[in-house]
Amino acid sequence: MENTTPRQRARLETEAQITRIGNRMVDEDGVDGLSLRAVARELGVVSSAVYRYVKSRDELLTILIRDAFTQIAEEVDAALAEDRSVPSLALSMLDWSRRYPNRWALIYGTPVPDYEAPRQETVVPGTRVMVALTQLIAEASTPPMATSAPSSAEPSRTAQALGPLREGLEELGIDADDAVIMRTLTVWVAIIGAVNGLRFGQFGPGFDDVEADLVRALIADLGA
Amino acid sequence: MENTTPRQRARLETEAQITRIGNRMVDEDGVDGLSLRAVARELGVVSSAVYRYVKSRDELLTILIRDAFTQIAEEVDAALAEDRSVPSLALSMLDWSRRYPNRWALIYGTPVPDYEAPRQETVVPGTRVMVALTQLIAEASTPPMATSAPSSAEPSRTAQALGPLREGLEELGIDADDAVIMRTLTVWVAIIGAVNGLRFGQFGPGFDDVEADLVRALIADLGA
DNA sequence: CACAAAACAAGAGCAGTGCTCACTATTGTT
DNA sequence: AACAATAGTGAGCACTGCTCTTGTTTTGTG
Repeated sequence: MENTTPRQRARLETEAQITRIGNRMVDEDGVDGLSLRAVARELGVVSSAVYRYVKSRDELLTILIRDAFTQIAEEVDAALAEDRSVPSLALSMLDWSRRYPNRWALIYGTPVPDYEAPRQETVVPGTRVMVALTQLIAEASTPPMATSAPSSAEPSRTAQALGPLREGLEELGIDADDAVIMRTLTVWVAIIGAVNGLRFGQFGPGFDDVEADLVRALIADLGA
Repeated sequence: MENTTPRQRARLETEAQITRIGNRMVDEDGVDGLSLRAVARELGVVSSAVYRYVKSRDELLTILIRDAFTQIAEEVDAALAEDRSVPSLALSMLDWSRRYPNRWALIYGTPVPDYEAPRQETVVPGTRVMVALTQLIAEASTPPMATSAPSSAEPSRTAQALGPLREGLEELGIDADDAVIMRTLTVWVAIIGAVNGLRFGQFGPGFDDVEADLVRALIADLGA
C-alpha cells in the first residue's frame, strides 16, 4: 500500500529543494536575487529543466510568499500560546522580521510588480495573524460597552468604511462588531507600519538595540 | 552676464527630460519598469549615451526618490495651509498615494535592493512630512501636562527607545519632548501602515470608495 | 518481457537588462 | 583655423526569464 512511487518522491524532494534554495536566495539578496537560472545552476541542472517543477518565477514567488505567511503565523501562534497579549503578538512579529527581513519585505512590503498573488492560494495563510489579533482584541473588549462614547458623530460612514474588512472576516468565520474591527485595524496598521519603518530604515539609524522597546512603547501608547 | 551657456541649457533640459521620462516609467510600470535603455530609446539616442547624464540607474532612482519626497511634502504643506490638522495631513498623503501609487511605493515601500539612498541627498526632503506632523502634534499638546498619567511604569526604556528619533529631530532643529515624539511616532506609523495596506492591497478588495473614510476613522480612533 | 507513454533533461535561441570601452562627431573657446 | 571639452555611436560582456526542439531515462502496462 505504498502510495508514493520513487518518482513522486524524487519530484517532491526536488520541489522542496527548489523552495529551499529560493528561500535562501531571498534571504541573501532579496526578492530580486531570486533567479531561476541560479536555482538551476545550484541544482546542477540546465536552466530550462527547472521549468518542469515550477511554471515560472512568479509561481515560485507565490510558493515562497505562502511559506513566509505560514511561518510567521506559526511563530505568532507559538508566542500567543505562552503569553496571550497584543505586545506578545507584536514582538513576535518584530522578532521574525529581524531574522528574516527579506521575507518580511516579501509579504508586507511593496508587492512584486506585474504579479498578483492568487488570492485563493495566499488569503488564508496571509490573514492568520490579523485574525489572531482580531480575536485578541475581541477578548479584551468587554461586550456590553461596545461602541465607545466619543467620535460617534458619523457612525454610518465608519461602519461603511469597515465593510470590506467585516466581510473578509465573515468569510473566515469571524463575527466581530465594528468597535473591535476598528480597534484591530488601528493596532494592526500601527504594528505593520512600525516594523516596516524599522526594517526599511525609514526612521534612520540607531534603532537596532531599542526596537523591541519602541514597539512596546507604541503598543502602550495605543492603549492596547 | 549670461551665466548659462546654450550647452549648459541643453544639458539641463536633457536631464529634466530624463527625470520626466523616468517618473513616467515608474508611474506606468513601477520601479522595475525603469530602464535606462528604454529612456535612451525614448530620447532617440543610443543606450550608452544616457550614461553621460546619469551615472547609473541607481542614481536616476535617487533623483526620482528625492522628487517624490519633495512632491508629497509640497502637497501636504498646501493641505495644511488650508486646514492645519492631523486628518488633513493624513488625507493629503492618502490622496497623493492614490494618484501616484508607484511613487508612493518608491518612498514608503520596500527599499530598492542593493541600493542605499544617500542620506545626505534624501534625508531632508524625506523627513519633511514627518517633521510637519511632529509640529502639528506639538501644537495640539498642552505643554504643562506633558507626560501622560498611565503607562509611566518604565520611563527610561521608552525614553531610550525614542532616542534616535529625538536626535534626528534635533539635527533638523526640532526640539520636542518625549510625549510629543511618542505620539507622533504612533500616528505616523498608523498612517503609513494604513496607506501601505490600502495601496498594496493587503486588506483585500473593496476599499476603493471608502479609503478616505477609513483613514478618517483611523485618526479618530487614535484620538488625534 | 517488450514497448509505448510519460517524465526529465539538454541545449540552442529570443528578447530584454545594466554597464563599459574605444571610437567618432559635434560644439565652443582660444 | 587649431584644439579641447562634450555628446553620441556601436560593439560587447554578463546576466535575466522563458520557449522550443531534441534526446534520454524511467515507468506502467499489454
